Amino acid sequence: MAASVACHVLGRSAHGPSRRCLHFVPHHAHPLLVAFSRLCAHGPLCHALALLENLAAAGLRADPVAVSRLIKLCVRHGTPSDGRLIHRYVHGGGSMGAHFASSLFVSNSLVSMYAKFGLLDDALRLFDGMPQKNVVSWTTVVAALANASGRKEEALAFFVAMLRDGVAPNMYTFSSVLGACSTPRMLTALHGSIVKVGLDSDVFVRSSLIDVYMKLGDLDGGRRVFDEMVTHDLIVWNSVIAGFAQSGDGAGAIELFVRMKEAGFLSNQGTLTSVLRACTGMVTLEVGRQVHAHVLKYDRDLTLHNALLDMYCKCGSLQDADALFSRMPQRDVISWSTMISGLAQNGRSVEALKVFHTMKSEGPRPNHVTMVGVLFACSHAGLVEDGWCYFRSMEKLFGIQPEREHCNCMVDLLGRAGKLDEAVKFIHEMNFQPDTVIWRTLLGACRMHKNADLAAYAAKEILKLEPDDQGSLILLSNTYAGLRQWEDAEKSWKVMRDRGVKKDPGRSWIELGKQVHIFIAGDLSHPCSEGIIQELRRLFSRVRNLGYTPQTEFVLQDLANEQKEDLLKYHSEKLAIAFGTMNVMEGKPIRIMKNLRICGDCHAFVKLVSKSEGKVIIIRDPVRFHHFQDGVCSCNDYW
DNA sequence: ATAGGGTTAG
Repeated sequence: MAASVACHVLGRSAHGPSRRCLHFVPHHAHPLLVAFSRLCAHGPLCHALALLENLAAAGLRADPVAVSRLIKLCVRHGTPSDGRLIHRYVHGGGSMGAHFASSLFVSNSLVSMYAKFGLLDDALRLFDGMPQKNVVSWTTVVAALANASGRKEEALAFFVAMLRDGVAPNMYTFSSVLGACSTPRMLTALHGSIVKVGLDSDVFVRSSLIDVYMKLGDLDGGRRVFDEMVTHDLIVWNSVIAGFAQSGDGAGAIELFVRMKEAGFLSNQGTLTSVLRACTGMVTLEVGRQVHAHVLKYDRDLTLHNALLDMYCKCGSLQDADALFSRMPQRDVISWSTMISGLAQNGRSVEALKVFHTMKSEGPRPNHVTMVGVLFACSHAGLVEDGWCYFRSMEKLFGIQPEREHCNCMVDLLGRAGKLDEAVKFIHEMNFQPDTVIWRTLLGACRMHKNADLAAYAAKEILKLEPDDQGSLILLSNTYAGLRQWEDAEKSWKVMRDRGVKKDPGRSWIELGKQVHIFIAGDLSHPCSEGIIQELRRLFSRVRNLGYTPQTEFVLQDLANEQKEDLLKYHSEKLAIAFGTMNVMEGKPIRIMKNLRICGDCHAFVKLVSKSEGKVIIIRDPVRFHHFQDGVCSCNDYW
């Protein structure tokens, strides 16, 4: 009966001469074995499994290579139960079990299969019981642990155990273990060993090296490995572009993208996703739109579409984001979360919460990131009660335990709303040890509501944890300056100077054509500076007619009023706006990105410019957006 | 039989 299945598969007579149709099956093999090998290679899986049972019954030993293929077939089909079945057959005792138990091929395949199904404990149990292990066995386990979340330490431990066992790592091992590398020191050591054993020319090893250098923040290191390579392939290009995009160097990423195309490589989904992320970081909407044209080819790639969606949100173009979101063929939790925080960051909190309600009824189950977006929406719209409600119910409704991020949102929510005492109470009662992020949030709220005592307390807590933190010293002196307590403000500046901490200058940038123009506070070195100063003068006289007076409280130092006005006049966003009103086409919004949060004086100025010039102005700071139109800002003066 | 790249918050 089984023999006739075999003959059917082979398409020849049961007793005819066997041919060498499959190279790994000896030509004198039993027809059942030949048939089995063929089924393992081409499927269908269920026939191969049925035949495996017959082989066991007939006492025949299948080729380990064929069994490995069969295991791979299970992985492709996504059926771990079939994999377990095979495991039981080949290790289950009997003559066949005894035969396969000693086959490294089969055991390694099984370990790999369990790992691919995420059944790491099964994989490790099998691995531990193996009488012999080779590089492949070790590498499989190291790779599995390096890819699993939170098990990187174990991956490294296995790597060390492997070396102690006298097994030499190969390029597969190194590219796997690099994924578990978490400190620059460790990376230096690994890179050293790789060079020593001469594996540094392997593209896989190199792309892993690039990736780790970049992820650890060493852009130059990654770039160096990249530049030393003789041959690049698409994935190596993608690694280095992604590295730049992820570490915030959007311009570097796009520059590399251009070089990649010059080198004759065609981009794929991965490349485009990183390029979009670079556009997101730089707020280059026009470049992003061009990328959108290429995205159309990949209408089934959700990751890519999510990156596109985020780009539109972060470039402040909510119409595009909305349109894309409603047209997307599929939406996952990331798409919904992106849309919710995108709306919230653009000052459209009510719509953000509406999307969240739609998501609850017809979308995927919200996760912790979704809830950060929801709480963010509440805090930036002053919806204290709603915020409490979502915070208290998230565990019961969605099984999401409040994490640090959510607590931080709550402190922000209470602090912004002026409930500073409640915010402090919340910090002391939450389930986490307060960290600098939380204290900094409180400090920001103190600055907003001019509470110097509490600000000093928060700043002290931050400096306990991070003695050289410049941000909190600046915030603290800002708070004192806002209260005109110049002595105290000066004192915290002195602390900064003594510690050698320098304030990051304010920077704003704007995209014009294919160029990004950068403006630095007080710096008039832009080639168009003369024109910009003239334009600023014109804008100032226009907004003065609408009631603008310089709000010198936003200048930190204790100077004469005129000097303060001079400092305010050349804040980077004012320079960028003058450049924008001069150059941005009629009917198009002026989009500006900046590295620091916008000050109150600039905010008032821009509101009036939007009115006097009849222009939509969109400014993105590191946290949120301000859409200025007709004298009003989307944040309702609440940021 | 084992290995490399891409999306959401702060």
